[in-house]
Amino acid sequence: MSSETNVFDPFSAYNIALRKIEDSGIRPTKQRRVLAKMLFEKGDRHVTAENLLDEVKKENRKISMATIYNTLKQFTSLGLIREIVVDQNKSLYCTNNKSHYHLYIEDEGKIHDIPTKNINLDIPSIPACLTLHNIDVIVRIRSLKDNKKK
Amino acid sequence: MSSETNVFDPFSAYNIALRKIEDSGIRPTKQRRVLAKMLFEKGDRHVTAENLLDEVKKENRKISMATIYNTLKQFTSLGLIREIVVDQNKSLYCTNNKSHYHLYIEDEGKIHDIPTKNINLDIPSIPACLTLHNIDVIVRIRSLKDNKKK
DNA sequence: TTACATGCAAAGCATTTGCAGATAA
DNA sequence: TTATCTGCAAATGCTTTGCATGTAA
Repeated sequence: MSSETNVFDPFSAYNIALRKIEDSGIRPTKQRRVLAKMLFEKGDRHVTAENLLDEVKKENRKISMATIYNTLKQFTSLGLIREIVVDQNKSLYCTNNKSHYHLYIEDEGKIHDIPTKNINLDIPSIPACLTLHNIDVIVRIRSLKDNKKK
Repeated sequence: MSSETNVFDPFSAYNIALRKIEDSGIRPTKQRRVLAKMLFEKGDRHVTAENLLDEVKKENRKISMATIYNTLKQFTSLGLIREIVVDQNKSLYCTNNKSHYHLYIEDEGKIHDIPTKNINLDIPSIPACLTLHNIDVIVRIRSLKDNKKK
C-alpha cells in the first residue's frame, strides 16, 4: 500500500458527500458514513437497497434494511444520488452526479451511463410558472438473441 | 345522436386493436373487448390498472383486478399499449401508438404526451449485435410553488 | 440532556399466482 | 369437447411505518 492511499483528498466524492451531509443538518452517523463510503468511493455506481445490504454483510457490518432505505431517500433529497426508474419492481440509485442519460440493457437488467454530450437533445422552453426538474432519457436495448425468441 | 355515431369504421383505434387481438391468437373475450373499448375509444390515454377497474365499476360491469392486470400485460406485448415508468409505485399504460415522449408534472402526478417532432434527439448508432427497443424521454417538471417549499 | 437515528417486526400496497369454475371455438 | 380464460383469495416482494432503544451533539 503506497503512502498516497491515505492522503486526505477534500474533493473526493466521499468527502464532498460527507460535507453536504453535515451542512444539511442531518447527523453523519456511522451508518450514513458507511453507506456514503460504499456509494462514493467506488466510482459511478447503480445500486439497489438490496445491493447495499449485501455489501454491508460482506464487510461483516450490520445496517438494517429500514436504515438503508431511509438513507437512500435522504441522500436523494440532498442531491447526492439520483433515483432512476427503469422498471417497476425495484428502485435503482445512481451515484453519478454529472448530467447524463442511461442505457438500459433490458434482458440483462444492466444499466450504463451515457454522457450528455453523446446525445443531442433539444427541448422547447418551459413556461415561467413551471420549473424543469430533470430530463430522463433511457435508451432501451435488447441483445439480438433475446429479441429473436419473440 | 347522429346516425354517424354507429357507422362502422374499420380503422378506428378500437377496431384496429380488435383485429390485432384476433390475429395474435388470443381470444377476443368479453373482458378484453370491454377493456379495449375503454382504452381505444377515448383518444390517447394514460391509465393505471386501478383507473380501469374504477371505470369498469362506473359502467356497472365487473372485471376482476387479476384480469385487468393480465390484459394490460397482453396488450403491451401485442404492442397495443406501452408501459411507461414514471415512478416506482404504479404502472402507467399509454394508448398513444405514435412515437412520442412524455412530460411529467411531478407534484400533480399528471403525464402528457410530447410529439416526437417537438424534441430533437440524436443518439449514436447501436452496435449490430443489439437492437434498439425504445427510447424513453421523460421531461420532469414541477410547479414553482411546489419547488419553493424546499 | 434531548432531539434525532436506528432496528425490528409488522403493516402496506401493487402485482402475481394457483386453481376451480366458466367460456370461446 | 377442450384449450383458454376469468375470478377469487392467497401469496409475493419491495417499501414504509410505529415504536422502543440507542446515539450524536
